[in-house]
Amino acid sequence: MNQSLYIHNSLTRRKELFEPLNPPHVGVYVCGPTVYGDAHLGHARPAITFDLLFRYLTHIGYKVRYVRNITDVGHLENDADEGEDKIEKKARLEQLEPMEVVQYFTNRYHHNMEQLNVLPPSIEPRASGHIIEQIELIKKILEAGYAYESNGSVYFSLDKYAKSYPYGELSGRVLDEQAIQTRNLDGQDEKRFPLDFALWKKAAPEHIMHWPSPWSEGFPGWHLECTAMSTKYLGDTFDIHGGGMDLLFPHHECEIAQSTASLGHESVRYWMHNNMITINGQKMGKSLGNFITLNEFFDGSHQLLEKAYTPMAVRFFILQAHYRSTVDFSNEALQASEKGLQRLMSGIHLLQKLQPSEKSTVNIDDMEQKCYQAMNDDLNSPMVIAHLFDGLRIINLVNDGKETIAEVDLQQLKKTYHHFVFDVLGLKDEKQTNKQTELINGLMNHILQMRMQAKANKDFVTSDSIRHMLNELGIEVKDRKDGFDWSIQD
RNA sequence: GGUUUCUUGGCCGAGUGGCUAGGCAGAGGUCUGCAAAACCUUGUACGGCGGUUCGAAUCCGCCAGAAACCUCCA
Repeated sequence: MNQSLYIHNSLTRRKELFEPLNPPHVGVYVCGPTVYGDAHLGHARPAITFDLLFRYLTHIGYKVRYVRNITDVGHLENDADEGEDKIEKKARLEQLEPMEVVQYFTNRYHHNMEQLNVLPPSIEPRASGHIIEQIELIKKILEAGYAYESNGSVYFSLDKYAKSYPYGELSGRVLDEQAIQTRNLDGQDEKRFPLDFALWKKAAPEHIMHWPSPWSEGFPGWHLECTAMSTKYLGDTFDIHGGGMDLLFPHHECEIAQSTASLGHESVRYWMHNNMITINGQKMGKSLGNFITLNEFFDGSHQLLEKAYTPMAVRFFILQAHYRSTVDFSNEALQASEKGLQRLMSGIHLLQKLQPSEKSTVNIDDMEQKCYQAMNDDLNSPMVIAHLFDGLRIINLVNDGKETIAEVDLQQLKKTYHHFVFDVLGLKDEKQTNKQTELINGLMNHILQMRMQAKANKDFVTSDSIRHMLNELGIEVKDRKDGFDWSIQD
């Protein structure tokens, strides 16, 4: 709070002090999913990364407008300008309306996000709902002279653009001089220059999704939607644009070109990119066929999974790595996260029961500070988690009576855990408390009190038979020095 | 081939020019009628070879290996 947030800007490749354009307002745009299939573990990464950003910015007092789009048109299968639209293909295969496909997978995506405790964005625009804005944007680029019409389609003129503005800064790519000067020998091609990308495509007769435009009945290019929608909702210049690293090129490079060509300046002040999730060292991706959907994680149905993993275990697993590192999936790593999370949560339960003393023998003053420092250092969630585990030791030592904590420190400790575990990291306690569980808790309390009584009377036959009976029901009983714990076995 | 990046202890995974990351597993201990759990303690690692430096795992160079992007993919 009293320090400044630094974030890594992909454009400059260094950490920069984050200074919003119009404080306390912050505008964030993140590339969302193309909804033609279930979300997999890879989709969880940007969702959680930018959820962390959203939560943290909000926590430190900014008013954040978080825009995350749904791509429901224009994302073609092949290179930027060829092949079938992904949504259409799915619709054709399933004999559904394209919008049925979109709605179905959007609903499922939302459900997965809710399970992962990913907050909904402030605005979730769809590409198909912004055709007019995209057409207007194309007009502007045409007026500026950086696009041309060809047989009903409109292409971005990259060679011309590259002569006026630097191109390739984000991805570190340089347009090859020779490639620019070489005429494309293929006369059939509508493009003047091979790297030109489509802004508008004339629809083939069998194409289902198409809209009228000044150039043809057709549909917008994929890169266009993000430029049109981000500037519509966040302004011609806005603070943060995020997405997966695989979108750096060409998608985000094209976005920069589009907004610069139409406005004369770049729109985005800070670019942030999350790294990939790998499986056996290789990117988890649809084209590689090695992805595991979130639903499969949650029910354990994928053959690579040894068991089901809860949404919070998946979230914690992702947060235990820094967002710009690759993270390799394995059952071992996930189970380690699962156990660590359980320990963290039981520590937090314990924290609520701690009794304050006259004075503290523990120093927790700097723990809160360290957590903020870690977050301020480019959202270093693994470091925050490490500090939270350090704090667990304090909690346990106080609980064991080996250390004491004063009321004021106890309150601060509780506040710190609440802020970072629940508000910022967005973890939640998966043991739900509803009427049913309250009832069970009450019953268990009575039963185990009776068992305690039996134990106190050295009536171990009774106490063991109660424990045995509960075990039969799948309830594990753990004796403690001054009481008991119990848990329902999975 | 080009662009970008990575290589840390049994596994995962932070970080830094000199001071213990953390988690999981393992080991020892405490507690305990038994059991289980829990808790406490414990690890001195940084791909190889050079260089800069009083000092580098951290900076530079070379080598080896890996990945992502260069076609759609978060």
